[in-house]
Amino acid sequence: MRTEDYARLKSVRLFQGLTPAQLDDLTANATGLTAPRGTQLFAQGDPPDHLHVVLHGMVALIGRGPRGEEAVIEFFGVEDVFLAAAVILDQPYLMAARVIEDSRLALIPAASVRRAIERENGVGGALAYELSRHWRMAIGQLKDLKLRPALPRLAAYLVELADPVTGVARLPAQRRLVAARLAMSPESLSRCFAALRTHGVEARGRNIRIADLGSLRRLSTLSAGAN
Amino acid sequence: MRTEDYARLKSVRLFQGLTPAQLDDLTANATGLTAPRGTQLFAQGDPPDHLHVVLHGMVALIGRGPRGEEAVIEFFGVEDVFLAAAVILDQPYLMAARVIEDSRLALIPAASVRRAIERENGVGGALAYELSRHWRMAIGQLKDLKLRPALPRLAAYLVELADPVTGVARLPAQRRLVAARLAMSPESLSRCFAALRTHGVEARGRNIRIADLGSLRRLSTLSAGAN
DNA sequence: CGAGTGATTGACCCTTGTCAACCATGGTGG
DNA sequence: CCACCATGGTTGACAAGGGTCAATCACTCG
Repeated sequence: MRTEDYARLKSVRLFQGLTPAQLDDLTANATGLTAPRGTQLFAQGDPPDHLHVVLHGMVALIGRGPRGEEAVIEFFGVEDVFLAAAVILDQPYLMAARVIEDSRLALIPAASVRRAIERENGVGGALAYELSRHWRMAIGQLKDLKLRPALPRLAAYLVELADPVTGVARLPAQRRLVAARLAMSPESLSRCFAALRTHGVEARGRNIRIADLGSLRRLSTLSAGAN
Repeated sequence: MRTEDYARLKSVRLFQGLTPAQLDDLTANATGLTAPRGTQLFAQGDPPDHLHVVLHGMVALIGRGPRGEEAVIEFFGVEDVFLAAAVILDQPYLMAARVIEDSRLALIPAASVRRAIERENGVGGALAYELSRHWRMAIGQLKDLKLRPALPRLAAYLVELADPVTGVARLPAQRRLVAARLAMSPESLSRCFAALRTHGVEARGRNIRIADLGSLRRLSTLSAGAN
């Protein structure tokens, strides 16, 4: 790990509440990893050796179906910690992690994490906070999948992503992967974007400009058949 | 709270690692609640006043869409703790809780939980474990939704539910709600059960008997169009 | 025995996926 | 400098999984 890596680590939310000594203890055996786009950090089913922290770049968590089909569960970017659950429980990863932009990561040995939970007061609580946020992330997505058809789902996603004042958003990955994250085919995503054009959504590549966030929000509450 | 309530609480997994003193501290201000089927414990958007523990009965967590449509996220039964995340973060519930069988619950004041995380060593860690399990629950469901069509989804659900040796399962709720949990219409669920009959799944009401778990597992890995 | 609740079945249609062809963009090398 | 190709995105035609609506059936409870 380099010194700038430590600087990044310090501003990770999970570590905010910890004392410098605790943070040092936790990261003493951490290693830095520079991974080019396309790297698979681990596969679904692997035992969790490390807790991963994104210092720079972007990672996609990908669930794999019984015959290899891929579903993007979520993207994680700078200062995100991912798959703490597998590390804490010491159980196989439920999904794979793929680097989708050249990235730099910190790998904290699983044993350090588990030891810290037991010995260091405060680490457990901090993890509980982080996991709470992640749980709510997953619940939000479950509700989206169960309650919203494709177009409202994209609309809601864009509203979340967009800067609330400028209405500018940037997709966290190429469209193919965003489509997988939203549980639709790339073709459907394309058609949804086309439909949004008439509602003031200008999309060029990964850059989106939303003219009227309110109208998009309204679209996101639409049910099927109510065009 | 009655004495038998305390007995139940002691065997809740979340509390296993705690010392008797810690458990007492946490549950000192807990109240017992007997709730008949149909009770709404709280609504989506409510601020979380209590951490809920199911002592007896069954509760469904229900996400509500913008126009009132309901999606069952999960069922929670005896000795389950639910929606710790909202309590920990002190943020509005993302879903409502409805009692679907006459139940008895323990309500632990949110303040007690948050205080215990900060003051009592071990509570944070215990919650981190519990939340890790819940996170994985949600991820499993996300993968199911994104990767499996309706029939394989039901098959996988039954495999999970069933006793691995006898092949007997019991649905945690009436079919209408199970359908919502599986993100399909009651009609579709019915048709899926009909399709499973030819594969040795005998379903009468909420009671299921699976002749060949292996063949069901195979069905659960099926993709669309491969009947 | 009716009334009410929940499950099933059938007919139909809509959303979305699939397959295929086409288009745009950018980097490479002749 | 431009033809060439690779990659990623778009568009169209079509099919199918699953939803909706409505009628029917089964069961329980007064």
